[in-house]
Amino acid sequence: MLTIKEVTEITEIAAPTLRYYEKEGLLPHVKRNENGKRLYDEEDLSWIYFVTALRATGMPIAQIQKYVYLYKEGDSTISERKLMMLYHKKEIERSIRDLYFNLDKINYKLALYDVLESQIERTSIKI
Amino acid sequence: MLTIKEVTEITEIAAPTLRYYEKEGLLPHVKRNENGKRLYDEEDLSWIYFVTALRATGMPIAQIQKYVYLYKEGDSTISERKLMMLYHKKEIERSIRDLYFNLDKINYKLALYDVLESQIERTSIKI
DNA sequence: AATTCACTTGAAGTACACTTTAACAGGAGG
DNA sequence: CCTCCTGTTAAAGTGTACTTCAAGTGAATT
Repeated sequence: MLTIKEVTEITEIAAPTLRYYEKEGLLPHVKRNENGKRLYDEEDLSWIYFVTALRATGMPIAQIQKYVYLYKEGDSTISERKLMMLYHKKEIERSIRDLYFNLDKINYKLALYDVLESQIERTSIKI
Repeated sequence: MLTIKEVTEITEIAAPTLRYYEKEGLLPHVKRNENGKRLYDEEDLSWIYFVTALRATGMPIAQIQKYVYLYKEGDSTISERKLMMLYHKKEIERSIRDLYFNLDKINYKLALYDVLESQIERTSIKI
């Protein structure tokens, strides 16, 4: 069992953020010791990594909340949870497509700068 | 020359957002008519689309501000602006890599759900 | 002339996800 | 015993990017 400090060192997530996630119901079953201090096990670490992956891909806190709520409901919600993940997967794929689309525009801009610089170079030689 | 309303219809960007971008210095040379109302030309539209692409790829307002400031300085800042775009291109590529990395985790989760569902199916048949 | 409409401004408000603060508690080391 | 360290809580604060509001202007329609 790990203390919150050990978890911050392993996951590089700030302690207030871990407490915030727990308070918002994003981390089910985090235990406490006899003094009320948090103790994390391997399963808690898995949850932290999973929540981090969802956040990093833009899932809002409220949606993760809903997912964890369904998880706590048990096996009867498996298909709904799977649907949530399928939907989120499509969102991520859309984000990736959008990024590629806009990356094209940046590359176009960079190509223009190449042209501009070579023009300036030629002009300089003439002078 | 287009009014702000026409630009909102063409770009689907809200008028307050266009005013906000202009106030923050993200849109150089937006003209006004004799009554002080905004008039946008093709070049303004290009800027709007460019700013939108930068925002959509996560560039902060402050950095776009700096870019536009350099643009206004003239040709002497071309290499610095090009560097900004090169750096941003790398950021976008990193974002795309991160999204793929986390998409893998979501796909792994989905694979687990497939296993779970087929298990439940087999159990149901047995009952 | 009065209303309506599209615009203007500065300032305040909102949403989201943390982050910081204040006040306190319990155990360890000097 | 005192201080330090690590933890606890609720509440307030922060940063970013808008978004909404209040008050006003000027042109056009009824």
